[in-house]
Amino acid sequence: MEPKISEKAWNPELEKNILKQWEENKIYEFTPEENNFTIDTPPPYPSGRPWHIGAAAHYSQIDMIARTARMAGKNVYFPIGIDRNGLPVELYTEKKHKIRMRETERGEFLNLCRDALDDLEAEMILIMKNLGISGDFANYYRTDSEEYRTLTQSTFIKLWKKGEVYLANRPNNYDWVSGTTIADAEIIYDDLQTKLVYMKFKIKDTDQEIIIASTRPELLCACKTIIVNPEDERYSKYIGKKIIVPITNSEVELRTHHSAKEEFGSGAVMVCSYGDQNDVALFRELQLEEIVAIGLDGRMTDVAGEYAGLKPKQARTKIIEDLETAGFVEKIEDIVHRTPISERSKIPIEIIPMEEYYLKQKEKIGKMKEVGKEITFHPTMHKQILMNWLESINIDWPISRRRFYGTEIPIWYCKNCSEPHVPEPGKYYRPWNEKCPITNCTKCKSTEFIGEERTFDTWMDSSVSPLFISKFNRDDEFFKKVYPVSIRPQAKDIVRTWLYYTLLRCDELTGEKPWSEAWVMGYGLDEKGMKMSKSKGNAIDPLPVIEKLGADTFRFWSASEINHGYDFRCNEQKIESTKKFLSKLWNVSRFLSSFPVIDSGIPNASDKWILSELDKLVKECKKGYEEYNFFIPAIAIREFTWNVFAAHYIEMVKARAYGIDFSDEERDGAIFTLHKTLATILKLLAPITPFITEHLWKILYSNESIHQQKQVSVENIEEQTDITKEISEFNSKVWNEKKSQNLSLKDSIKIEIPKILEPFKKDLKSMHNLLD
RNA sequence: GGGCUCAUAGUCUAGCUCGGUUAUGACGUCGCCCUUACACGGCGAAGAUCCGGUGUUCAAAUCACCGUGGGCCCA
Repeated sequence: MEPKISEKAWNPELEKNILKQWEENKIYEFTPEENNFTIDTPPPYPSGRPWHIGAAAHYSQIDMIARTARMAGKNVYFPIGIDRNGLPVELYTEKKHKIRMRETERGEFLNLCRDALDDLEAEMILIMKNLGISGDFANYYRTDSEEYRTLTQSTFIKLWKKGEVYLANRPNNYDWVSGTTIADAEIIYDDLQTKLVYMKFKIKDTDQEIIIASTRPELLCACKTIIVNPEDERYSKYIGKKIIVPITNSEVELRTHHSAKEEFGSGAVMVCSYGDQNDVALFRELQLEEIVAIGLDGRMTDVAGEYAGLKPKQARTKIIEDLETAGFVEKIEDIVHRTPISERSKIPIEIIPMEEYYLKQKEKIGKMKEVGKEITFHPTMHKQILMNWLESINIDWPISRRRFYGTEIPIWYCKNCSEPHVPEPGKYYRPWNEKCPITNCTKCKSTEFIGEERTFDTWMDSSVSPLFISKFNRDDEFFKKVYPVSIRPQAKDIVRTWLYYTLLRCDELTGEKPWSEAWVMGYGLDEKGMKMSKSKGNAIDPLPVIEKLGADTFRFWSASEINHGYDFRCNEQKIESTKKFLSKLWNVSRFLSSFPVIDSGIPNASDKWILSELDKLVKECKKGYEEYNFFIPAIAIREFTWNVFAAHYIEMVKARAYGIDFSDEERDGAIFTLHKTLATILKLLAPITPFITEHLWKILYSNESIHQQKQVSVENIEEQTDITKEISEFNSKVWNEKKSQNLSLKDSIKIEIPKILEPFKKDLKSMHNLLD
């Protein structure tokens, strides 16, 4: 019989057509029932080109979760979203159009951001579709849509009314030239010439003094403590002593802290609010009371005494003179100092405390630990990231950002008495651009309001994704059926943010945990194990790889190379070599396609043996799929298909399947077993490589999609592992013997068959052309 | 700088919980081979002081301690 498959290798071009069929037949459509399996898909962020190849691997695996669940008979809801709020697109837009956010009209800037996002998003959607992601693309959502932002704002309003939000001071990076706070990502560093002043500080009630070197003597008025390294023996006798700060004459304590470096300056460091980021950390850690020495106008405040009103640089010059006059200076060194600079105005930034909104979280940590305990993590070890984070949270969550492209904080302030007014939930508000929805201030009856200009931290948006996809506040019936959702897949680097904030917010809003399972994946690194980045030039663009090799090759690589939960290396050559397995599968199928599919047959010893091995494979795959660990089935299927089924079994039964020197009954036993085995392999592999399995399945077995089949179940056949070993050893022995005698594989040879293989004698004889 | 986490041939990986064979298997490399499913194939070979050190033990890849390196997050 002619094989139904004629091509000699799997052609990835076929994927396009299969994709079209899936789309036309809508085989992944979802309507809510009682027993739903909902995936809280991470909405990827379009931050630039190319998309990270690790992310493509990540989404491939999330799709495997969906397909596994579908074949397990679950009603799968697999939403697709795009995260579009936040800083990266603002920076991307500024660079692309060579403009500055704050010098551009806000509405116009937002439009430019939106266009940039649309472009980047289109490419990501294309990649996701081409990867065979079986999600709901027709209804994909955006976190910057009116609907989504309405949800973010409504949930904020709810929390505001419950008293969960408060205002507090927080140190910000401040660019006083452009008059704005700036994000860490907008800070560049430059080596600037500056003076390192060695100052004499008196130790209280003694005549001794210690030397402290600083580049910021003008901040003496904001000095709250002196630190030295705990190992530094020079100062051990002064620990806990009071030190008199020159000029201001205030008293501070000398303490130890590991961040003080013995070799820098004198080894003793003055800690001021705020000279640098380390000061910020120390003020928080040591719970020091901050002093605001520099104002929003970039000038010294009243606490600076006679230096008030001067710019820090002027104040520095003056205070150095005064210190010298008063004899407080030991020496002055000219040094080059790595200074944080605003990317936009190129001046050194100042760190200034400013009022920001905070969402309470400290008092919820205990509750979050309880919720965390109830959630099953895949793999288990990554629960530790959450638990460790919960242990180390020591401040509430600052949720406001002085940025443009984000969900607006829905507050209007009374122009007269500054009373904040929060509108009713259920609508999307843009306070910077809209009139206050109320007409009179509830406190002073004034009619004029100022809209809040700030936006939310993006995690305020993303942390309600389970609520958005389950139509919280929008469709109660749908919500009831879908929430809590089933599983949250995500990467391990955002456990502390996305995963944690989702737990916090969903618990606050619904009193229920958002999902029962969390699936945490590792991080994609380059082939040397280094982080990929555009600047290092080691980033791999996934799109050409997928276009060249096909989605299934990429997906099988992802499954077989990435041990679940661990970081993984991306290597193009290795991805390419994965394609060989698909070719093997293709050719096994091509061979089988020359035999009719028959419903039953009487298996002989060889058939029973391979069926027992097959059952063992099913068992192992089931174990992997239950944990959504695709590494296990991928490796097991490849091993079985290539090294057991194709290498030994097919060779053993080839002649029997052709019916040469065998009875019809013996022949049918082989054909039946061959097809049963292949059909099982295809189903087991379907979640991992959906295209090739679909193609082969339809040619060989059914008009109905393989993705609408139920996964095969374990039959609990007794294992014959020892037989497998004997067979492969015997076959090796024959092949080696023929090789050493310079015989062709089809030549006859006389070799004794071991006793244990007696039941397989006829098949082995025909396979090797053995003489009696 | 701090916390967490990982470490087995060039690469991925089994074994480690509960110490005891010659340390699994695959990719890649090299050699030979067209054998009617497949040269994107078959057969075979080489390749690992199990990151380093110290300890416990008759015995350590496996247990303990101290380092080193990578990654992630925070600063």
